Amino acid sequence: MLVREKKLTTTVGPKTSKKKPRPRVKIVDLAQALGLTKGTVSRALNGYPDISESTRLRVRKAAETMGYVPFSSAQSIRSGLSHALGMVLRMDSHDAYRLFVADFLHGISRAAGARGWTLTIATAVSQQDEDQTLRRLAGESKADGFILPRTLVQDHRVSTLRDAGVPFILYGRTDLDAPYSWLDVLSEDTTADAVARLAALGHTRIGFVNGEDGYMYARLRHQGYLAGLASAGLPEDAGLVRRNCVTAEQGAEATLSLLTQDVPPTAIVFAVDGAALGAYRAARDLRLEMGQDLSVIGYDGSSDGRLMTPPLSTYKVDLRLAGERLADLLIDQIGGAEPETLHEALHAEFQGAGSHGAPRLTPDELARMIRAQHQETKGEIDQ
Amino acid sequence: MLVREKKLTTTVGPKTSKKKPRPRVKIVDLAQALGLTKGTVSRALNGYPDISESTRLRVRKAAETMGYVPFSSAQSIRSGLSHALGMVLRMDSHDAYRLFVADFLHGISRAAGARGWTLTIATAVSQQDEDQTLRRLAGESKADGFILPRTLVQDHRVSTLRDAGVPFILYGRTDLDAPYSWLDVLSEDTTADAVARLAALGHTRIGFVNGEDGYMYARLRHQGYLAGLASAGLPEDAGLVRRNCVTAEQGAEATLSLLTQDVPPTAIVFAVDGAALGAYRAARDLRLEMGQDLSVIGYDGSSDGRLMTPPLSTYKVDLRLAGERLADLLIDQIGGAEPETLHEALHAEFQGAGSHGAPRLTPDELARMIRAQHQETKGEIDQ
DNA sequence: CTTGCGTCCGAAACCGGTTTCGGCAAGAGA
DNA sequence: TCTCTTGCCGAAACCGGTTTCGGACGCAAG
Repeated sequence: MLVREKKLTTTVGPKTSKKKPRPRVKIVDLAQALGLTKGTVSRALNGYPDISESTRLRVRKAAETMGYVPFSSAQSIRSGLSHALGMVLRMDSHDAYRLFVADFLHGISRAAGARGWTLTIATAVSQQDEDQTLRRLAGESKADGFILPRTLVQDHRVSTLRDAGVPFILYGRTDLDAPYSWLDVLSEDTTADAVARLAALGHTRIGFVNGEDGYMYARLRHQGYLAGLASAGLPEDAGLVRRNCVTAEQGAEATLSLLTQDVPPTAIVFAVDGAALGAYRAARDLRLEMGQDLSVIGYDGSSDGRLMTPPLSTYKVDLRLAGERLADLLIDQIGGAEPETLHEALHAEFQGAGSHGAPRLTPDELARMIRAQHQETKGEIDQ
Repeated sequence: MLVREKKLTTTVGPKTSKKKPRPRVKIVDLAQALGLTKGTVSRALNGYPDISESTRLRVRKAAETMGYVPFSSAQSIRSGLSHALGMVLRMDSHDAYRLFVADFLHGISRAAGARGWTLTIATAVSQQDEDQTLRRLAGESKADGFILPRTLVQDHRVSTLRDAGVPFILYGRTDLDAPYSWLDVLSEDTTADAVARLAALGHTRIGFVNGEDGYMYARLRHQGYLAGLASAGLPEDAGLVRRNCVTAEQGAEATLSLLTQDVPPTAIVFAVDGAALGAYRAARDLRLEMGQDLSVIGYDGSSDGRLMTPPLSTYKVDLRLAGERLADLLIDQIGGAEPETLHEALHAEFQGAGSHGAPRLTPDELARMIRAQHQETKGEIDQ
């Protein structure tokens, strides 16, 4: 963007005499110091077989002492690779990232760094913004591939990147015929397991509070819930299911709505820990003792659950491991591995705590207790 | 790292016939299509004055329709700039980043993106790790400058980058004679303001629970606390100060320790919201009503404080704005601006809530109340 | 009809690496 | 002793851009 000044000034002295630009040592400097050509030095450094072991050593040592580090942009120009992974974080949607981001980033960063890659991140506040950002980063080759978190059933990012011919890997699965690479926690198994645990404790009416529609995980966890009911021999009941709950407020509302039915559930499985935290407030409002009168199991391993009394029973996901594997798989894919071979499943680990247990009351008894309480406070329960 | 195969195979056919590599349109393609040379096209695109307006328009339009995007690595090779900002996140130390990271990253990313820059992040788990990572990123020119969050009084990163001649900007201040660029929230003013507010409400014994020693903010907030006492005409009392509290557990312990003194404070100022949350637990244990028997004011605007009952009075920092300004200032600095001119102060905004108010009891009355409670439960208070 | 001066663009060097090609010299085989 | 390898390295092209240099052309002044 610099503009030539009508070429009337014969350039005076050295271009810029700013700070201490500390001129980086280049490959020619190294070559000159060694009495070799830069081509030879390059081959020596990159392990070509047509370089004698002795000179290879000489070059390596000189590079070390002179502090030579290849300029990655210059390398990129031939390989076409920037050796950077990309990720766009959505800042609209609920506060998922506050907890999500740190460990996950850590995993990606470690794995990428170990292989000489970096992580470029950007943020977006809408779907359009997100697509634009992806396109920009991909178009300018700021990143050679992308990690796509929080997958939707129909995920626009997939077609965007597929059309652009840019490698990507999903954290989560999506609804797509064509092969694609992904890594996911099998949360449908987790949800089914939660139902099984509760059923084994004697619960017969088990509710389910799901996350946001549109996300693939919501569909899968719902399937898991149904599968869990089926294998426990319990009937399905649409009245026991609530959707679109991710915040504590939404979770509290859903819990109240479930519990103030004629025959309320004695246990509730939550798809998202953030919503499960709301169950505590609802239980308090209804004068129910958590873990006794009402059992709750969450999912996500959010650290907040441990601070509650009683602590939240949940399933913990190793986000750092997930990040590491995602980075590794994506780099493999950029290196030429077939996307169809690159999927991997992780499992969440159950962390039993005090928020669930054997039912102290039958659903009917629970209903009576709640109705009594309800009368007393002239409750202002919505829906 | 590819190894030549003893040069006996005469290369067969096109190199790689992998996927659909979608050959990127280069500047020569554009030039050829226009009947110009690539030099001319480059100058036209970059606003050189020796290009006629008509051809400049032709080139722009053709670039648009053909989807030409300059390959940033190729540009970097001349300018020496990668147009990336860097930041290393420390994953050890307490969970500060879980809340810290999202908005902050958002601000940086937006500001950088608006100027065509990207953000490269990495993580580290120790000081040594952090220095190595900084050096690696700087050495390979993966980033042209760095944002350094969580500044220490004596910050090793400063000397590391200064020695390497790499631009950087601190989020926070540090103890350094030489000029450097920084952006900070004047939290000493904030802390003084908190003391003033409490004093104005009638509190005469005001405690202070500080964050971790070594961080610059801890020193500054302590100074602010003392300044606040001074202008309120209250005496200093070392017994009213606790240090190294950032978690809820540490905050609870410090609160207990402050309150079980002979003449306890009726109000406590916390340097970190995370620790302030612990005051709720301590108050509950001592059967004190928060905001009435005990006043608490925090700092940081952590969203968790709003969920407490009563909500935590605190000061909110606009992390997104901080991130934006940091990115802007750093890019300016990389562009040649003098670091000494690049500092900027932000202010935290008071968010009054229910956790503080006029004192209901005098310190002596409070002490009696606590002692009574203490007897009753045969308390197990540490320190 | 020169000369002079802008305007506008082509040609070529350049940035810092990587990769191909070919040649020299030493050692092996005949 | 004369080839034929083979090992090892220099020379040069190349990657996709940016920037410098100078020349062709048009137009106005002398």
